[in-house]
Amino acid sequence: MLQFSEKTIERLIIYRRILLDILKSSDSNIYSHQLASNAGVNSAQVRRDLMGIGYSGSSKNGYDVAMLLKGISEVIDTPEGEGVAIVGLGHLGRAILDYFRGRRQKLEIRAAFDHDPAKYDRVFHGVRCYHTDNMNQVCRELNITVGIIAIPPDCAEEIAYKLAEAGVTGILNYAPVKIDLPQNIYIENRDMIMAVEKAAYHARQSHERKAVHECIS
Amino acid sequence: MLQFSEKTIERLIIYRRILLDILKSSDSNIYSHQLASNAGVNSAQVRRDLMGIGYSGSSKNGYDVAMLLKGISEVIDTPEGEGVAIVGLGHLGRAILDYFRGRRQKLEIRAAFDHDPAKYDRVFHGVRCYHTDNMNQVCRELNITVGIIAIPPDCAEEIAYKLAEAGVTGILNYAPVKIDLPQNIYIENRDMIMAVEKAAYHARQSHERKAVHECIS
DNA sequence: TCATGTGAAGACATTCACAGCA
DNA sequence: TGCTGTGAATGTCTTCACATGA
Repeated sequence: MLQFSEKTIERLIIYRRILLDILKSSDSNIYSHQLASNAGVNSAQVRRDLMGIGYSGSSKNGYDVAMLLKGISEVIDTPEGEGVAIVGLGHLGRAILDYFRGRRQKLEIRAAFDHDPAKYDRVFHGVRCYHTDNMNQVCRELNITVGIIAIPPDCAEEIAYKLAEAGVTGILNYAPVKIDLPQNIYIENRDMIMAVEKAAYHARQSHERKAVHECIS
Repeated sequence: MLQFSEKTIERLIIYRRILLDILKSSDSNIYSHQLASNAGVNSAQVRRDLMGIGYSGSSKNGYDVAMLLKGISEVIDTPEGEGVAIVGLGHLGRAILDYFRGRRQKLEIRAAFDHDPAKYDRVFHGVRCYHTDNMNQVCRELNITVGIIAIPPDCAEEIAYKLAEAGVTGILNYAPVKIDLPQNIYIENRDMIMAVEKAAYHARQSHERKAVHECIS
């Protein structure tokens, strides 16, 4: 099993999206520098990333878009597809459901969980919502390996443990609280408040840069 | 103006959150290794990050929590505070509004924008929603420098340009589409679908690792 | 003795620059 | 000529390890 770095995986995902667009619209071949400028990276970076997936282009025509897509998908996707569950059908959970609808074939939201009686045992956007207590059983039955935590911070950690017990090995945590899990389980904390704080820091930097420029000129 | 790397800023934000918790609950001093284990990093990393903000601890008592908070906040915050706007009051926009309520003093959501007549000219969670066409005027009046894009991908880019025109210099884009802006404006693309794809990749890796282990043992 | 501050080493990631090929 | 694939150089981030000080 080949190992790709975090950054490389992110870029492969970006490349794939670009290639899917290109496949629909226009050419069947692409050069590293075209892909690079679409993705906002250096062309050597692209070539190095693609080297890793073991598909070679030609110096005449660059890369074959369809073959490249196939190569990237072999790295990123599982042939059988993977099941995803959303925990929490508040605004955030439903937003993710909305964004996701029909966008990826190999990745399917198969269940939602909530403990609100107004939510569970109902179907939202074609996805059935179950009571949180049934997580273990449902996740195993539907073969769910990816969990998205979209609940308030107070019980996020507990839910993460439950997901892990239910066989989930990749978790996305949107609650503004850091969660640690055994190293064999991947968790990405996507703290929305931190993101705003970071953007605010950079916004300020830009303003100060602008002020300095105006001072000089 | 000191420059901090992206990663350092992220960690400073994490440290601050941890320190705020500690300030409330217990001790008034903290050692680098304590802060490190809370943040999930190496203690040398913590000391190096704190070196940068120009506040020194003592080898006897480590760092003074309150002073450290002050030091970090001087780097991250603007004294006057910054204004934030959310574009799009669908599920995602409201989720962010919910998560944010009263969490940060120096960062205030001052406006929302939407073009749905059911949304604009109303108040949500204490935040007034305006028509998207008034963005320029409203942002300038309320001194908004940070924008959050929480709309479907099709018009995300257009909105980003409008925000930039309205004087916003830090943007968070939650739509699953990459947006490029002039380099003086900071934009972070927080693509929710890519995040799931990444988690799915890692979930699969964990499963395969587990399978290998079981095979060996 | 134990923690800080930091030079130096190490690990990783990106980019340059060019050989080789069509 | 203009591309790919890649060694080597550069740049960035993290960690080690130790002098210094209370």
